[in-house]
Amino acid sequence: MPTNKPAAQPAAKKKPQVTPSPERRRELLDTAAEVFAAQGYNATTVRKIADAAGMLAGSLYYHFDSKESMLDEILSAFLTELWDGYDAVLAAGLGPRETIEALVTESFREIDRHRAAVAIYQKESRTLSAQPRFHYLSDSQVKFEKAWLGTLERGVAAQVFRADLDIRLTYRFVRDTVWVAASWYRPGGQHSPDEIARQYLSMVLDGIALRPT
Amino acid sequence: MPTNKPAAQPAAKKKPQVTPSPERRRELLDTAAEVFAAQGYNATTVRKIADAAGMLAGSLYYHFDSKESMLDEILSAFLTELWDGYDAVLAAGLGPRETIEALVTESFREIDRHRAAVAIYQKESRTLSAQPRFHYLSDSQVKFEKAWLGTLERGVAAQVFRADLDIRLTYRFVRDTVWVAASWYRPGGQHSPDEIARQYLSMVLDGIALRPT
DNA sequence: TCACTTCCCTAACAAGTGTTTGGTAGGTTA
DNA sequence: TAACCTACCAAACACTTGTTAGGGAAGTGA
Repeated sequence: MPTNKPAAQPAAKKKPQVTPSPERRRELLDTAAEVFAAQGYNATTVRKIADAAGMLAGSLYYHFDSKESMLDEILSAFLTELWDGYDAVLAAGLGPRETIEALVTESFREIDRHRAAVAIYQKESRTLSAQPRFHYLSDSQVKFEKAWLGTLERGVAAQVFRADLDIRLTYRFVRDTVWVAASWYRPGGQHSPDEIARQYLSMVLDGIALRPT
Repeated sequence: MPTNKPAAQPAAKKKPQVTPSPERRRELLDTAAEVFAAQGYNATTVRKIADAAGMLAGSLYYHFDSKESMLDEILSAFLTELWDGYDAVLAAGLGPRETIEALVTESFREIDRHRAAVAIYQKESRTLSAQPRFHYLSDSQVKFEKAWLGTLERGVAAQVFRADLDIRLTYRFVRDTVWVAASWYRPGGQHSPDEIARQYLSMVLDGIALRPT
């Protein structure tokens, strides 16, 4: 991080006297997210983002106060929407199997809508969550694990899921199978998010081996 | 890439008149791989690598001629070993199901031995393979897909695997479930690579849902 | 017309980047 | 002893990085 930060004047937090339009911000964040996802956060220079947006590097700072802020907004906006969906599912009082099905389906829908943000999250969250500013990533991950692991345990107790598997391994298995899809998924492909979810669930729940009838 | 490269003198490729020991190179590559895996290639400075190795940045250039060369050696060494294992499996003439089982088991063993290299590969291969120098990553990926997809198709034809699934989706499913494990796997954990492979195979082949007997 | 706001540009900055060059301590060989 | 080699250090280099300061063009409202 170059340039010396201005020592944080006491009662004068840096509040620029300008008011960028939220719509333009969203536009810029979307292109920034694409570049971040494609090249990786660290390999992405603000000049590349500016290029993709058709402007010069310095101009970005009219809308955002740092490159890190852009990343922050991208990730937190995504997580907020994600949890809106998840919380709705978890509050619906479904059985374990139905909850898993709903969570997986919801996840693929989020991948469809926030492909770039998901890809960034996957690549960078582990290193970012060490930073205090991105601690909410850890919080989210804990909540995430609680929701999925809890559902799996409920399922084992209800004899809906197999009891002979390491539950933690199962959790990671299900979680990863879903979210890595963001690395190859392209919206507008031949499968809709719901169709992908259906097939994934079929594989995860019943396996890919042919059952002797 | 800073500094102007010396214009590539015609008959004088840069061949230093020194002979670093291969053992020391391996040591340094191992620590470099750890740092790359932990921080990401781009976020890793040569000074960080040197720190981890207990020396100064410039000293690395006695052993390697660039940061990129280190990455190159790490990845190509890993892929060479990986394909040694895979080729042996593929040449064994096993049935489709047994081939998949052997490939998955072999993969987890590779993850156990080359955890850092696998993590780097996962994070960076997509962007790297665009560079001519790392084209072998694409080649490997093509060969990889051919081996796995071919085995799955054989299995469907032999009525060992389900025919009602999109085979391409299945391929990505199996591939991803295996390799993302590198992101959380730590050697010396409570499960051996073979045990993890066993449970993973059980999930992938038979599913996590409890079957009514 | 003037004042004001929004949005971008120009031009620079200081720190950090990968890399090179020349030197040197310590060991081995003759 | 001298010559040589290995493995590192010290110090710089050219360039890139995120960021800032000042300015200006175009539009809006009075």
